[in-house]
Amino acid sequence: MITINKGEIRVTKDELFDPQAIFDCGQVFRFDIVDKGYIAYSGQKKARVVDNRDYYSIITKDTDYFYNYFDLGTDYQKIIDNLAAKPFMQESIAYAKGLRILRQDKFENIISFILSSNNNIKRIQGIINRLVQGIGEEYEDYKGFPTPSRMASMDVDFYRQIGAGYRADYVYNTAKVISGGFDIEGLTVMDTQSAKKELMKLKGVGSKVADCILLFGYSKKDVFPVDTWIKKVYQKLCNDTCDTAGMREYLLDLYGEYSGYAQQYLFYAFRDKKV
DNA sequence: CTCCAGGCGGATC
DNA sequence: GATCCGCATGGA
Repeated sequence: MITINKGEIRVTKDELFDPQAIFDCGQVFRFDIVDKGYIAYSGQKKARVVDNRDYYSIITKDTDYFYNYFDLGTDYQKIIDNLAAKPFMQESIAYAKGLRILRQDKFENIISFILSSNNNIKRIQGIINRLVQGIGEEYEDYKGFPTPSRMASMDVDFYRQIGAGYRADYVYNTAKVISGGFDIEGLTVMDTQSAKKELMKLKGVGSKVADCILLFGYSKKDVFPVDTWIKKVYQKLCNDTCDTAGMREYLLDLYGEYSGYAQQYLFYAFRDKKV
């Protein structure tokens, strides 16, 4: 059962909701692991997830925002039932059960996944942490993700200094374009392929990064981000390899309307070598 | 030392 | 259109 009170969302433990899977699966880079739970940061907002005996508490001023953020309106049992008979799903879901696809802040998600390319999760988290600590807006006891205009106001050297490497130019340029009027909210109403085409106009956003942004920032499920781990999935499945676009089309067709969820179950399980 | 990590942009054909 | 290559950085 999921209930919203003032300042708290309660999720009973018979629900498909596992903070460990949600935060550890690689979809999000900005959270803290604390005693008895996690702290989630999204855009300018914050929530604390506390593990109680019979239920989880999501403690926040912004209950409506985080109800949506944690995708609490979606029936994950239905998704699991739909995917259960498909390749690698038994093992992957067994490992990733309770995983939910977050509905993340769009700008933060775009910058985060530009930084993710040809990079590893630990380093990505470090870069984002230095970005936020460096120029994020300060609140009572935390900092928010920097706004597009704030990011655009920095020198590109700042992004090199926080460790972005050759991606420094990409995030700088993207921040300038978005703060200059590129309407990332407007993409919400577009179909997936049109939105993808628009996102790929941003420097540093290629096909894979666009798919991640569409999945985690725009809640599009008819995508299949193909990264180094999903290539292993394909290889194991087909005992073969092909170009990235070919893999994506094949896997999209195979996993169907819930491809986005399937991809994340697979990514998490394969990355942690549970399949 | 080399290889790898939630790949991409640009050059070349 | 497809292929190839260089790329910052740090850990294994």
